[in-house]
Amino acid sequence: MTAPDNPPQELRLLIAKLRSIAELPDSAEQALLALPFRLKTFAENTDIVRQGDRPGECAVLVEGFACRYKLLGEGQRQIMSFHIPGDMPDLQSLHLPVMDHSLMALTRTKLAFVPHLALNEITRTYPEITVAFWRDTLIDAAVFREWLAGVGRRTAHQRIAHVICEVYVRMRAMRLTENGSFQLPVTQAELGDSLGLSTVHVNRVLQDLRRDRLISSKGRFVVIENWELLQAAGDFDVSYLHLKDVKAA
Amino acid sequence: MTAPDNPPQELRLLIAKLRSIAELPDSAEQALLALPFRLKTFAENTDIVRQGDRPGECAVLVEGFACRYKLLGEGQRQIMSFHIPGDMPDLQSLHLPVMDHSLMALTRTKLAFVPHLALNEITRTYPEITVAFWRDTLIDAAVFREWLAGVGRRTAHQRIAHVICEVYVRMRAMRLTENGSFQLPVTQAELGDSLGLSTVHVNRVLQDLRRDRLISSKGRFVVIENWELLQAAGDFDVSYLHLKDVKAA
DNA sequence: CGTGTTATTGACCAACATCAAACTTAGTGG
DNA sequence: CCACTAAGTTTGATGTTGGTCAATAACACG
Repeated sequence: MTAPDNPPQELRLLIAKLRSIAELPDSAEQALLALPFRLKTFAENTDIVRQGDRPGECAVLVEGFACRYKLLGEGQRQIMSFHIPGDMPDLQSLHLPVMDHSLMALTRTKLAFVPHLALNEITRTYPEITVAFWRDTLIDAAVFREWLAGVGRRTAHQRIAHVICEVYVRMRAMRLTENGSFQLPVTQAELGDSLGLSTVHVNRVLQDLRRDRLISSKGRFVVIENWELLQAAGDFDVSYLHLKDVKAA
Repeated sequence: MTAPDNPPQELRLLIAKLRSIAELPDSAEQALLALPFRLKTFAENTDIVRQGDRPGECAVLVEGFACRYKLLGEGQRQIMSFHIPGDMPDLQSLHLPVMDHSLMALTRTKLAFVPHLALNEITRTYPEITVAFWRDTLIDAAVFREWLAGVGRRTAHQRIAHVICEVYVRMRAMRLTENGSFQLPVTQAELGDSLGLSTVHVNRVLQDLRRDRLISSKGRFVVIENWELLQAAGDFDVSYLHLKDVKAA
């Protein structure tokens, strides 16, 4: 457990994230920085929390990429969300004790674990923080809704374009993009599992998107070549992300 | 705006609902019953709140069925959830001011609208109520996740069996079932829009389920003929509903 | 009883899945 | 620095679930 005398950089990320979705007075910021946490690193492709677990702390993603997923009856997998630095991917465990899905590292990943106790305490003292956290979980739900709409009603091309737009916008809000290019360390199999598609089909659609100059990609880097067209192709409308300042960057 | 001197039956439903998912001390119950609200009735197939709206109150469903849905680019519709009496289908508007989807009455519907002001006030005073509300929105998200998994990875048969199981269990928790039979006032087109299927296919799958004696249905009534098999057919596991007492009824 | 909505049926079709193999790339250890 | 390996990507051939279109039958309601 850290006694944060010198500035804990790790939690500044959390503050940046919360600031991107809610108002936070300075007093709340101080309280957040004083939160106890312990850092932990996970290798690529390892579970951080598992379906059925009853975690006693919430994770703040500090470095790397993660995803939440469910395993279904026939050994199939559905990825429910991708997570980037600043996210608290299992914040819901604060009031939903039993995990109904798993959280996994997509790359080597660093996380700061904050005890539920401390989080409950801070929400009791700072209503603004409660609202910010609550709002974060509500946006989570909004993203699930959007994905549901995509998987339910959009074509493979739309879904893939859409998810690229989403990750791009979220990364940009955290200043993790460089004029149109960003890391997307997700295999085509993982993309498929997130969109309800087969690897083969994901591959073919990605080729189309590259051929049509909507994106280009070298390895895990994606470059948005034509933002307008990509948004149109993905039927993408940012508003479901409920960002405070969409224009940022 | 009602001055609730005599017992407002309408809000007792809300209490029953919250009790099914969280602990509520008696003091909190009193406070909930004192909440101001105004009753409103909606005809079948009319919007209650629309995408883009900024509602100033949250609705408690008192009578009837409702659903949340999104309209997508090409005029397609994705239904995101079904709602039964006791639900607060737009509770998220308390902290997500702009609606990213619409709420619609599936049948003639009665709703109690509680001002955000009063809700914010009550959550400031009663932390247990905050937790109960928050938890309700978290369960909402859990249901979206489950639907996402279904639409992404389950077959048409599984999806349809699954959604029947879900509505059944939720209605049972609210004592709205009679040994295995309950109302499901949803057209096959609506079922399709909730599961990412065409009307025609929904129809054929329903016939299979009836032929195999998993369910039977007369009009808007569904009877569970074989609960074990239906659950198996739908790959259904209640835990994602996070009910306090699953065995109830 | 008529009229509009909902359910059902049949014929045909397309998007996407599956299977299997080959090719690339990124790491790893010698 | 290079061979070796495993993971990931790409390609081709073929199959199937579930979509579309269009017509008919059942209802529900005034």
